[in-house]
Amino acid sequence: MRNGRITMGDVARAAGVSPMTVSNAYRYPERVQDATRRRILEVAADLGYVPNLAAGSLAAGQSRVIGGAIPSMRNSSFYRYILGMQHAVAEAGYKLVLMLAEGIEQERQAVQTLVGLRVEGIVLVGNEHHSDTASLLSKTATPVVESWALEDAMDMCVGYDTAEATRAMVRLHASHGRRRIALIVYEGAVSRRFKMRIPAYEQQMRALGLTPDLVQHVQETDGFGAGPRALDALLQRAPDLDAVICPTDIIAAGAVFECGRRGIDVPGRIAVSGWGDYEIASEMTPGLTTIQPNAWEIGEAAIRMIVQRQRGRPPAEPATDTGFDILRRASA
Amino acid sequence: MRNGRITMGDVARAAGVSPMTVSNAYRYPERVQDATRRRILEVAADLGYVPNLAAGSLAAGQSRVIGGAIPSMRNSSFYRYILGMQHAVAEAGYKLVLMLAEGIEQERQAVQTLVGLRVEGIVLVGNEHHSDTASLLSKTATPVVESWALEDAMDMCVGYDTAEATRAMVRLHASHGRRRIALIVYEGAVSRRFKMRIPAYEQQMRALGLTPDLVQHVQETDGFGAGPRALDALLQRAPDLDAVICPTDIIAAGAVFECGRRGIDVPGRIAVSGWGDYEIASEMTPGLTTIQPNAWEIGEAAIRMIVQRQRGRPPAEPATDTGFDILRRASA
DNA sequence: TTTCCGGGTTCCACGGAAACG
DNA sequence: CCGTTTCCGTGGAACCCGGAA
Repeated sequence: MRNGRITMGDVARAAGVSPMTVSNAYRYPERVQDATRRRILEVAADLGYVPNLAAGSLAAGQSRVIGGAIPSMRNSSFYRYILGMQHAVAEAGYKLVLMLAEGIEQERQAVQTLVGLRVEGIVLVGNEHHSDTASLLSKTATPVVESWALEDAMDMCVGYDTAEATRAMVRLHASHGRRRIALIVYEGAVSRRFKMRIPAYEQQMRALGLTPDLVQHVQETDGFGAGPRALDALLQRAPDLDAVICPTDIIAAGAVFECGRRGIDVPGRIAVSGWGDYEIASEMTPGLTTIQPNAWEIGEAAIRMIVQRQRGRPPAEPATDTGFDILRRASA
Repeated sequence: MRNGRITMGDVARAAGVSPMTVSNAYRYPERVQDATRRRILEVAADLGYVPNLAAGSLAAGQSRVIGGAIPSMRNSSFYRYILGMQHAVAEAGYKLVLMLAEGIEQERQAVQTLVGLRVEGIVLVGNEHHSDTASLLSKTATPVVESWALEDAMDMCVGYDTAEATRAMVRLHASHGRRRIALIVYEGAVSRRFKMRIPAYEQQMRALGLTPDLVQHVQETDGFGAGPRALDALLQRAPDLDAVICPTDIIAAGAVFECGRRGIDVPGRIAVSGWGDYEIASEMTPGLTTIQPNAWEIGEAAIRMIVQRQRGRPPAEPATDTGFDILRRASA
């Protein structure tokens, strides 16, 4: 008990058993008599003992921990995603530790730490990473799931087809007679995740005989404020604009609020659609028509893929498509 | 290199030095010649080696990791809080790992895991915890900061005076001639954090000669939807309601949207104030008057308190008040 | 129950090179 | 000029806590 830390040996001594019995009491409860086990746990609680996961993982070669590097925790869609992961780890008897990773450099550091912790698997978001990240993960043979993406996976991935979602949204607007349909995308650190929407937009617009000339970029860091700015830019480029496909519900909400200030009727003059089914989408007026991405399922599937891999199951599908829905509300 | 894992010894062999030199190259770069060190790191990168933090923390008795048990990641106020923590850990050369802890039972498990990981400090939210959590932390002598709270701390705490903020908001409404001022509070898992606003409301109302009879409870899990419900309940109780103090901007936004639907003028007939300065507060119309809690500073201070404790500094103040501001916008 | 082992760190001893008398 | 002191980079041994046989 030097340096004040309680060890398994201390617990063993206090409970009058051998250290091995204490270890068994935790890892293989059925190997230890009920009464003995209860006494051990009681003594441990008394002493404030918690098994040292570091020592355990070192000795056993497994940590029962899965790590996630999450780029942003600012919206409710990601929140549902994290809840899905949490559900799946609890079910499998694992623990989930999260690290904040804004941008590929922070992600690289987070992955480095998680690998250092010898987690049994890592969940990333998107498929845009630092080159070191990929090489480190492959060299250490750490199971990785790239979530919210279905292409170019280094290992496994789970998400939905954003190109198809883009096309579906274009078709929805067109089916309501809209012809001057704009697409807003983010630029900056997360650009790649959004850029693939552009060719899908162009292709679908052309297929419908429309001109795909209204692609507008906004900064990802701008939050709500980007909505008004993007709308302003689009209206200057195309006063006859009649539909806007936004990259998130946040942008869409900002755009709708701006329309309110300018006296532009939504959806009368301009239809606005969001993306992500954030909480605000159902609560504001008009309600936002949006893409609903099954965030919870993405999180759950990401964890399950790692757990299955660890259990030696046939690597299953390396890619899981969780699909999406279009939620129709008043804004489009 | 059995079981495919690269160890420090493997790197040492490949670089033609002893394992000790590799260890030094990572932990005390200045002890190793520049050329040697560069060669070692190069070989390590080549092999995909990352020092095993578990082994390191076991041997060194310190992990350079701080853990956070976060109850919710669904709003932008918490997001800024996490960014503040991230900033402070980076500055101090620590790592931050987060675990989701919705409610005191999940928090207990998260704390158990973090203690098992032998993190050097733990950040919690609020001062409402499972009794096991407190006893475990005190018995293991793990530094703890309870953030977003200034009272009843088990160890250290950082936050602002919510009672004073409540009183200030009551005074603001009253100074605009409002007399039928309502207070909405959450009930459920986080209730304690909000309940202390009630006596502050009552006290300030009485001091102003007003009747503090309009306290309304809502479920914390309801998100935006709780706003309309609470407003409805209040209007039934008091048709002459003229001001509402909401527990979050989300509730406030929901209430304002509901007023819009009902044709109630905000702030003409009813003034609405929020709490937390979420992104939506500045972007919606009317903009929300709200309490701005310095979320970033709370996160930063929480980490700094732990780091200072670890560095053996005089325990500084056990409580840090980060203050708050009232942001005046159009809604009140 | 005992013993050994996992991967790394602390502490200290060692040895070569530069600086000094 | 050579022997000695000092400095600094490097390596050896014991040990951290818990798991498996």
